[in-house]
Amino acid sequence: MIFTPFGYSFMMMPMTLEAISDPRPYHHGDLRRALVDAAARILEREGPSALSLRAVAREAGVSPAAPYHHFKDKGELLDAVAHVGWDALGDAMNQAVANTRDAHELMTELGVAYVCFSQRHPALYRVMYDCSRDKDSLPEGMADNDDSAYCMVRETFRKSAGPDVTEMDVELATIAAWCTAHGLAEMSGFAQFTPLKRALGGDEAFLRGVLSHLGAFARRIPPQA
Amino acid sequence: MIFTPFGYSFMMMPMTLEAISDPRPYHHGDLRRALVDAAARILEREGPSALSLRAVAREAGVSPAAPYHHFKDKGELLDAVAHVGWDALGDAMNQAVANTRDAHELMTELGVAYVCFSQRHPALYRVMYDCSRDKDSLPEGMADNDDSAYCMVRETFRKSAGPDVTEMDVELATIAAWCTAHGLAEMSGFAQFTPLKRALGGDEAFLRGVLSHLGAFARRIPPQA
DNA sequence: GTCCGATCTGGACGGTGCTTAGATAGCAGT
DNA sequence: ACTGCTATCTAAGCACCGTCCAGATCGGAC
Repeated sequence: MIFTPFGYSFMMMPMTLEAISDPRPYHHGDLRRALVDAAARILEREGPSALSLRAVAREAGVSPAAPYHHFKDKGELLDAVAHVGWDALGDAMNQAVANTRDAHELMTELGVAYVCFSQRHPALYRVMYDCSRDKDSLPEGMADNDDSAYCMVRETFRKSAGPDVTEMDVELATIAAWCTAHGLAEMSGFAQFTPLKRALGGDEAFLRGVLSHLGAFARRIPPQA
Repeated sequence: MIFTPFGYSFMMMPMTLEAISDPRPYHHGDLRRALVDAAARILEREGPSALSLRAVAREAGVSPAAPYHHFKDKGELLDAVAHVGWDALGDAMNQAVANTRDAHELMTELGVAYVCFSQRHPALYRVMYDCSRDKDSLPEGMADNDDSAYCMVRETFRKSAGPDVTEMDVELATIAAWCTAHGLAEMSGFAQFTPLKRALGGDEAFLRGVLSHLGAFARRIPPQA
């Protein structure tokens, strides 16, 4: 009998977020990238609970076993998806910094960009943290890489701080701000949390207020007027 | 042939956390309660990823289908586990308030109790939020029940505030503090997040510093000296 | 043109949440 | 004490999941 090789569709779907990966075309074209894109698409369409490896393969038009030639297991695929997310978040935060003149506003704008990103891509945001939850490694954006999102916040903070601010002050203030932004991001995922919804609705005054005030945690940095 | 009814063990295991439920003994004794306890035990022993309905049934010594006579589905069992968790958290926070004299310290102590609870029961803490994540309902502790943990914080905050603090000030400060505590709780789950580990290690000075300062978010409340 | 290794498929294994049919145990009424 | 009735529980099975494996196919090197 004839082995019909491709009952699966090979359509390349449009990407919703930039996917980075070595473009190594082969039988499929670039299945690795196609899988990450498919995962991101499912994530945004149906949420994290629908993100099964088989569903991703289905979405990409390949057999359920195909992903295993590009990723060790499901976790590694999620890592790749998370990588895309952290890149996109980094871009958003960089843009926020680029548009800001006042040094004291930098931290605030970074936080606003962070929380807004989490609200634009809630499912992706969850994956970015969850995929590292059961491993001993940190999420990519929290590493001590010097180009991680966390370090970006810390360095921005350090630059905008007064001359007599200690290393410890900067570190602690960064942690406080990061955790607060993360908390706001997570909590704003609960649609029924009306007090927060009300506070975040309309402009970003509340968000700016909290974050700007947190910037003053390292005491020597005066809070914004 | 003979139907051998019970190849399962009926041992009652010791409880790790208080479980509340109507004691309605029947064939098993009180299977509903036994299931919640079994779930809590698995959670603490193997973490959230090991918490399958079948594993819970196994742990409780009953067949995989037995839980469905006490819970509509897995989500409802998780709700019951989360309920236990929120109760325990509420107790911890109440105790923190009881031990505190100074009105200005109340908020801080509540936050410390909150974060410490999340560190003592990290898996349970995750379930407390995750089991409401894909529903339109809020986690129990965040409801507007007047006896939820969130409302407890808000009311404590209101009482310790000056006379000219607006309703909005209280609400916003509560949100900020709650989200920060949650962020710290989640982030401290990453063992490799060394800056936070260092900050939280030893005493609770950092925790107190952040939370106390956040209390000043509503401007009219002076931060602690 | 032949071979090799990278890629992909079909099929299988054990696990999961959940449903259904049927067996068992306690309780109420007579 | 006998007869239901109902709550409780089991066994078996469904579709789905993550993962592995033997084998078919393809692209490129020789």
